[in-house]
Amino acid sequence: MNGFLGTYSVSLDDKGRINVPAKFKGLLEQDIPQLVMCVMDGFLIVFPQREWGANEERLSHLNPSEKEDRNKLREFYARATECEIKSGKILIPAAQREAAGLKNEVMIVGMSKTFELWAPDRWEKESG
Amino acid sequence: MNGFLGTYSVSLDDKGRINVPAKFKGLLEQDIPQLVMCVMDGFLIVFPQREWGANEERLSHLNPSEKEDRNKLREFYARATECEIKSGKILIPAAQREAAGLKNEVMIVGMSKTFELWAPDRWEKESG
DNA sequence: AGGATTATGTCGCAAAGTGTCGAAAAGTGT
DNA sequence: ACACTTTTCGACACTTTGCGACATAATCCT
Repeated sequence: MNGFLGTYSVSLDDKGRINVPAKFKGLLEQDIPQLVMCVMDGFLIVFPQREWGANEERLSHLNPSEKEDRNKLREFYARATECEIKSGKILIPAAQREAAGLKNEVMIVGMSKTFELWAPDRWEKESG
Repeated sequence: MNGFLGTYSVSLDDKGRINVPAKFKGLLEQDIPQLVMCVMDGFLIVFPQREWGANEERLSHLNPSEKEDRNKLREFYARATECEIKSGKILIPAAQREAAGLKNEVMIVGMSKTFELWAPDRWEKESG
């Protein structure tokens, strides 16, 4: 497997869940069902448990008494949420849906080790 | 074998698959059946597994927490898709067919380590 | 506790992906 | 040119996946 690749359009069900594309399932289920979902600049990043660990490692070099670094840390931790894959679906909490402007349709965008969730209109703008 | 050479015209079947030219099969089947197909500027580029690895290597120095770099990474990962040769055929997912404007006929263009897929009219313009 | 809101599981249909086979077409050797 | 082999192609049946809908379960609030 080559990590999370590709762009998928999936629908949010009436309860705010998405179906994980089959190609991602393989990657996730070998792993642990836990995920960390993190609000970025208008979209969401999803870290499989393992990658979140690696990310924390990276963040651990930042110095919490430096204002710059502190902001960066806050960016990650403050708006992150733990999720799980259940019955092949991920529930996106209301706050995160809100933050990313997700309505009925969600673009799932592979980024190798992680993947992102975008509202279609924002994705459109981003990807040209 | 000397890598992927030559230009072939093949047809898309009713489900969007192409038959891999016999001359390419040797090269691919010795190898691993996995491929990565990536949308470029109006056409598709197909990386055998091994070559994709080399490409990732090239991307690995980018820092996913830098916005600039992140965009660059996204350009590759988001537009890529994992495929396989199955029964001598490659399924080109609907999104990729769309992106490359593929209809009934596809030009397969050898590029040594990789090969490309073009809609005939676009290829005409490019090579003409 | 009761009712509302949020979360989770399951099922069936429609759409997308896959395997196979035989006929047509292209390529090969004599 | 002819027979023979290989490759390509279309068709069909089958399998898997995505998605909406509904039912059930958990949680929160007053």
